[in-house]
Amino acid sequence: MINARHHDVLRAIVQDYIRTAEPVGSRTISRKHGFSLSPATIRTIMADLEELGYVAQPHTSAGRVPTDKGYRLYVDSLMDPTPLSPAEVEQIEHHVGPTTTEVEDLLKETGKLLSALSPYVAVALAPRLTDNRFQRVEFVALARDRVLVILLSDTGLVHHKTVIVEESLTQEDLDRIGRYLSDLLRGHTLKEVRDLLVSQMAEEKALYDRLLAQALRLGAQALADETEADVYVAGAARIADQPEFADIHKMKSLYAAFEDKSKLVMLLTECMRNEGCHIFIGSEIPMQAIQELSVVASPYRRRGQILGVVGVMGPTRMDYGRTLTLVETTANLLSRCLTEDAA
Amino acid sequence: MINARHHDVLRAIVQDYIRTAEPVGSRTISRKHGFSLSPATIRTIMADLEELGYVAQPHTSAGRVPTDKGYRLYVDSLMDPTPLSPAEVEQIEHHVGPTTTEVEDLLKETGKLLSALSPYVAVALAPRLTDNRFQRVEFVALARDRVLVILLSDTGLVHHKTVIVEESLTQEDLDRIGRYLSDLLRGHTLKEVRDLLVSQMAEEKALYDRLLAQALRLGAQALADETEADVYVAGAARIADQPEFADIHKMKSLYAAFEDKSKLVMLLTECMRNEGCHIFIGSEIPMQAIQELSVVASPYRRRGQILGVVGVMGPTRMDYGRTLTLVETTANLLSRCLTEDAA
DNA sequence: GTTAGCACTCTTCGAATCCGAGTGCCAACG
DNA sequence: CGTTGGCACTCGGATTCGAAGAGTGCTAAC
Repeated sequence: MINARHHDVLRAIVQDYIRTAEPVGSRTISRKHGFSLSPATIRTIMADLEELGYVAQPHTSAGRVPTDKGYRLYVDSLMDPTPLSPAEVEQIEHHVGPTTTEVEDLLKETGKLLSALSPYVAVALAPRLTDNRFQRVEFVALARDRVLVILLSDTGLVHHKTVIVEESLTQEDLDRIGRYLSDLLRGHTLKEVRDLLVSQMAEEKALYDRLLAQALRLGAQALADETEADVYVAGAARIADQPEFADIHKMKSLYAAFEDKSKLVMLLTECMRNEGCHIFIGSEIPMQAIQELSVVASPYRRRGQILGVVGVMGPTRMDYGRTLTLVETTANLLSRCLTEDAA
Repeated sequence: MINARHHDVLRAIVQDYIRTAEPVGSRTISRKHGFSLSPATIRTIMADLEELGYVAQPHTSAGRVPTDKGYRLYVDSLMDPTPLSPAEVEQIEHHVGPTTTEVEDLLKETGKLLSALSPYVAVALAPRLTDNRFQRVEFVALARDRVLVILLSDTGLVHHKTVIVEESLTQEDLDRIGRYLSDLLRGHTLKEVRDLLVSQMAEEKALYDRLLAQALRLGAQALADETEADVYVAGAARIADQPEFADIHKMKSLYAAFEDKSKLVMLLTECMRNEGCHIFIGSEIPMQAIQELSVVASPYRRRGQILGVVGVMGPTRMDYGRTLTLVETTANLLSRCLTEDAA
């Protein structure tokens, strides 16, 4: 049904279209891509590809444009990853270095880098506290009724939150509470910790140990908020360079989508499932607003544990070969950087 | 030279242009704005205004458009602030409430609100740590060579940073160092603290107290980074609704400007100088990329002390009367919310 | 000082037109 | 049978042209 020549033609169409953003005609294929076939023959092949849903015509008298299905086949079987130039690799190594010990800063830097090295929009999903294992909690008395809670995870993440207490506690009380809770909860994921605290509180309702009660209440409060994961978007303006988004309304809806962080979190969380680069093409994206885009994203790790995701978003007409290596290289370097840092 | 009638006509031009985004002709003024003058008379007045630089013509046979100078006069002398509807006030009070104790979250929420209640882009400048007075520092041992430093300001801001140390310190050492530094530095601004630490270190170069040396070094490291103030931008996509930015290239450069946080920080920092709303109109903005915009921004305070700024950015053709009250109301409510919270 | 009239300018919009790119189909060829 | 050249056809994009409309400045009269 579909043979090697179909593959060759589809590859040529995709690559040409990625380069020019113009529908590809039979003559272009025949001439510029080293086929020893006449345009007429190419046309019959293209008609096959169209019938199978790999390419489409914007209008009757135009060339062919790959469909999402066409890109998918291309990405899965037809393309070869483009290696990065040594200069680019060096640039990545230079920017994604141990410049800072804060993951957030490192991610922002990585985002800027990705959007600088590609003409697309970079995204980075920050580590989610609730996925990590609890290591320690510290309390600091701020004011009469106010306590600063500092949560530390075993991967080195730090999260702080101010909570309000009814009765004032001395710093000594707080230190004791901190030690107690740290010992009680160490090693559990923060999700487990939350449940644990709630169940304990229910159990020991008529708790006679005032301090213990306070401890549980404090811990529960500190974890009460959703701790929605953060997403950083960098180079969003770059999307305006893509000819397919020259229309104001499309641009606007894309920007609006980039600002909808919670949806982006959901999308990128999908990419944390397993190792390696994930590619979503157009309608494959489970997010209405950006189904004209493709996403290439790869998880990053610290000591083997997946923390978050970095990647780029661009038009489906994306240079997948190059972007893939770019994102993978960056994610790996980021992982190395974070792991070394923690060593 | 310029009399009350000139003012009336300019006011009419500005208000009509703000509403319609179309150049305003003499007949429109004469008819719709209750002037008992014929278009011909209006024309002579408009010619005067043009000569004085308050209005301009896009092309010979078009109506008049206000210049930045015209808007300036309008804002300073001609407009009357539009009161908000009770429903809007209620909406503000509902959103800018004591939902959270973290300033960052509150600012993000405020930003969303401002961009929802106006067709413009909201900005919020977060409190800058270095402007605040030092209250306390806490150290937490993380790993062998790693210490978490937590800085508290007297206004209740919290900032944490991980620093790397050469020799491992016990938590007891760290507690002692923390108490020592807290006592030494309390009440100074963080800028002073930074200088103080450096000079102390230089002074006691051959310090025989190992712990004291460590203390100074730790403190200096924690303050080493620039602690660039954060800016939150909300509703950037809204700018696409403005007809003056229907052009892709303009949109792109605006979006790029919104991403350039450091420039925005500089701009908004200008607005922290003194109380009350600040209005920058077009070319008055000391920032090349967004000189087609206007900025309306107002500082917010905690217990009287100015912490940061909230505001909106929109086309120079902005509804200044309404925006002014909106931003001021929001900023005041934010101040009240922060101050109550700290009480 | 104000106004009506008028000639003039300049943009906007739609219709008509042309051009070129590309297709599908068909008949012929090796 | 696969391949190819030829050909009629389609359709979008650019260009041109003209009419319409909005608004101005000027001048003469009130």
